[in-house]
Amino acid sequence: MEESSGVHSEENKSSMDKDRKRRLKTPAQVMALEKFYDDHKYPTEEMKSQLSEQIGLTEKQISGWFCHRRLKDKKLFRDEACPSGRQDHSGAVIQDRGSGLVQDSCGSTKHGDYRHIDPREVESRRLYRNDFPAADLTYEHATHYTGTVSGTDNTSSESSSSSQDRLFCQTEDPDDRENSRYLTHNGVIAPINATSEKVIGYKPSGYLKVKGEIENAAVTAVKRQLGRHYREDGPLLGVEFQPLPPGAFESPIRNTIREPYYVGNPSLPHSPDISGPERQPSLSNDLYIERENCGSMHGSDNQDKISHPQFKQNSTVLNHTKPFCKQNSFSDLYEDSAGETTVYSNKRNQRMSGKHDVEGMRTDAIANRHTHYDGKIASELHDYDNVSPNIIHMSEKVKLKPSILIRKPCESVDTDTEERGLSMRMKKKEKVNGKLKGIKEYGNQVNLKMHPTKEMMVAKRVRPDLPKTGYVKKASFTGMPTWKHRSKGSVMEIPSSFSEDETAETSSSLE
DNA sequence: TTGTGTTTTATTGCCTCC
DNA sequence: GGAGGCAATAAAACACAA
Repeated sequence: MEESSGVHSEENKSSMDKDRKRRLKTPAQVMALEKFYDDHKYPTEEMKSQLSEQIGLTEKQISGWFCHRRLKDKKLFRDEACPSGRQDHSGAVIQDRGSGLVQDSCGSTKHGDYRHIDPREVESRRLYRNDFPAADLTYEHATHYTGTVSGTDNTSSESSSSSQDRLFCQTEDPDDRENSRYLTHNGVIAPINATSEKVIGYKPSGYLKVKGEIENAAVTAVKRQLGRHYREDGPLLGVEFQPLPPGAFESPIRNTIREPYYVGNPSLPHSPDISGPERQPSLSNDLYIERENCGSMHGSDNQDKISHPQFKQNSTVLNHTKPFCKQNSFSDLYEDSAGETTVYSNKRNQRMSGKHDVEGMRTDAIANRHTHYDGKIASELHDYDNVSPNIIHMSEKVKLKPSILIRKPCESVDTDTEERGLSMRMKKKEKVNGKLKGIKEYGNQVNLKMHPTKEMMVAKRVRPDLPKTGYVKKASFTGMPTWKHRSKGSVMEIPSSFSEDETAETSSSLE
């Protein structure tokens, strides 16, 4: 039994055909698939092909997996959203896209009326998003949760996963954002501020609204961003206010807008504002933590980025290619794999990884995230030891991508026909924008900043009693196959056999 | 250890679109 | 007609309780 999980992957490709027996995909494979799925619900033929190469599965398997994955999402959404359709998460999901569409009759038909999300929109976002300057993209990370701040309903199906990932790796310097701008798909340059996300349509997914802590973080982030446009003495740049009458305000009002500044200020570990919910360190906190961790883990490298915007421009990608503050390289990640209880070390763990690395991860991605960074990164990282280093190479872009992801309830499929049609169109679109854009970009993207959630390992199977929320499901899997080279047919960085025991071997190879 | 329930994977059939 | 996708189904793998 043991071998089935860890070893089967080796023969996955080779023996899969001859051996009809069902074989579980390795956690690494699953993560890669999930990650890819986050950005491409409907991968093109080429994508599948490359992906199959990457993870050592057949295209058929890939297709099947994606198919089932979509069904899974759909089913989950149906189960959750249909009953009442009023649950927090479901409701959020429903309005997630802000398309103004309401949830249809719950559970109606196979056409997934759950939402009216236009896959094209989603895909297109990804597409044009890919074109965004990295810096811009990075900015997005911080703005994902700002939807609530702006007071607008988030309608974007921003996947919690993606956003979470982004949150994770917010090593970008806030200063960057100052100059960063969003390029809309129309080519319009949207100023970076709270409204920018509107332009792009990226808003925190609905469920985020329920995440008070996150909101808090989002608020902080927005403030920080907005703060860029504020002068030291208050008014927005370019806006002159008449001087207040003397004593107009007895007690000095703290300019919350400027707080963000403080947040970014290395000198201050925590903005007073962000100290909110303990459980959910604010975004800013994350930044700090990350910074701290990065600093401790990787020297001043990260700090440099943070403190020096100029670096950001050049290293935007790098920033993201260094999940977890550069991640310490995969070797580090896998370092402990041998000694630690790896996923493959025991059946249960394996299962866990299979499930929780992927899904469990989602469950508490946000909640747990903070703890991950909280000085436990190193220890927690090896939870992913089963992940192929290749995969771990997490492409930053992925994170940056607008993960449309929230497919869960929010993104589930529209109508079959519609979706299909859209799918086709999406494909075309992708081709237009650069065929393998998505997949190629993944090449750079494997970021293992996946939430090394220990909880995942600890987490048990999701029980019915546990709220299975769509958004939960959508947690991100950061593990992604690495398409080292973005050029088509480029040599993958992935070891010849991804399916091989990803743990020790691959890790060592990386080193 | 066994039984039960859940999840995941594989297969098949049908439908839609080009 | 072929390709791609969805849904249904079966079966394996696994988790958990008794």
